[in-house]
Amino acid sequence: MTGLTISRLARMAEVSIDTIRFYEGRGLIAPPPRTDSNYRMYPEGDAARLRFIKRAKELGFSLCEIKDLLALQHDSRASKSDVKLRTEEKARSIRQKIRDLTQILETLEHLVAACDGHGPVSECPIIEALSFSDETEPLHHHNHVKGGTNHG
Amino acid sequence: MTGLTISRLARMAEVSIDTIRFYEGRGLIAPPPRTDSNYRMYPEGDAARLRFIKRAKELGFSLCEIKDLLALQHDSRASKSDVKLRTEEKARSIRQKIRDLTQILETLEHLVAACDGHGPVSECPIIEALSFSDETEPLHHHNHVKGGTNHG
DNA sequence: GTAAACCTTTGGCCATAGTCAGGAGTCAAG
DNA sequence: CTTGACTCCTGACTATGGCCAAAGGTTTAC
Repeated sequence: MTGLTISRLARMAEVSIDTIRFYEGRGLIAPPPRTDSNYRMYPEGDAARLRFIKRAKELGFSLCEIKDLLALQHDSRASKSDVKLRTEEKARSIRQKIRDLTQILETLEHLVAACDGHGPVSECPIIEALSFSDETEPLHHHNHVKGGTNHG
Repeated sequence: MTGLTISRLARMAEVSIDTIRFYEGRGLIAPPPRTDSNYRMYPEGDAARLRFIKRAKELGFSLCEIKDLLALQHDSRASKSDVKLRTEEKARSIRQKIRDLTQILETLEHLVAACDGHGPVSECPIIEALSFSDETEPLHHHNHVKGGTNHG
C-alpha cells in the first residue's frame, strides 16, 4: 500500500498537519483512504494540491475561493475562461483595496502635514481633525472611505 | 441629573448600543456614572469621543491604537509629536500594505495575460502557475528551503 | 395599571485560518 | 516490554469588532 502519511505530506507541502486536517474539514482536499488502523494515507497528488492552495492563498484568494478554483480544475465542463474570470475578479478586488488604502493614506498624510509636531497635544490638528470630522469643518480634505475595507 | 442615555448617545454618535458597551469594556470609553436604577448616564463629550473613534477606525487605526491615541489626548506629558509619530507609523504600515497588494496584483495580472481564456481548464496556465509555484516568485523575499527535505 | 420602550447583565455567535492541548490508539526499534 | 514517534478525534483558543438573545428591572405614555 503506497501513499503518504499525514506528516510526510505535511513536510512535502510545507504546511502543518493540523492545516491538512483543517482543509479536509473545509472540503479543500478529499478525505483520503485510511489504513486498517485508521491512519490517513494520501495519494502523492495531494502534495501538489496543497501547494496549489498555499500559492493561491499567497495571492489573496480565500480558502472558499480556492475551493471553487479546485472544483473547476476537475470539472470537465469548466473552461479556462472560468478560471480567468475568477482571477480577473480577484485582481479587481485587490485593485479596489489598493484604492481604498490609498485614500486613507492620503488623509493620513494630510494630517501629518498639518501638524508641526511641537507643543502640547491639546492643540494637535490630528486629534482635532479626528474629533470633529463629520460636523465641523475639518482642516483637511474630506475624503473618507466607507464600509467593508478590510485592512488587517 | 443631566446626561445621555446609552441609546441617545448611540444615535448621536451613529454607533450601536452594543458598540458603546463594547468600547467601555475595551477601555475606549470611561465607565459613565449610573442612575439609581443602574442606567448609564453619559456626559455629552462622549459623543465627540465616539465620533473620534469612528473616524480613526475609518482611517485604519485599530481599537487598540485608538485607545493609545485617546490616552495621549489626556496625558499632559504627551506632545503633538507623539500623535504625529503614531500617525506617521500608521501611514508607513499602510504604504507597506499597498506595496504588498501591488505585488500580488502584478502576479495576478501576469497570470491573466498568460491565459487566452479558451479551451479546457486542463491546459490553463493560471492553474499550472499556481500548481508549480517555482515559476513566479512574489512577496516572500526570504527563500524557503524547497529542495532540502530535512529528513533522510 | 398596563404595555411599550428602554435599560441591565451574561453569555453565545459571525467570519477567517488555523494552532494547541489532551487522551487514547498504533507502529517501529531496541 | 518499553519507549518514542506517529496518528486519531474533539474541543478549546487565538485575534478583530462587534451582533444578538435571553431574562429580568425601569421608565414613560396612554
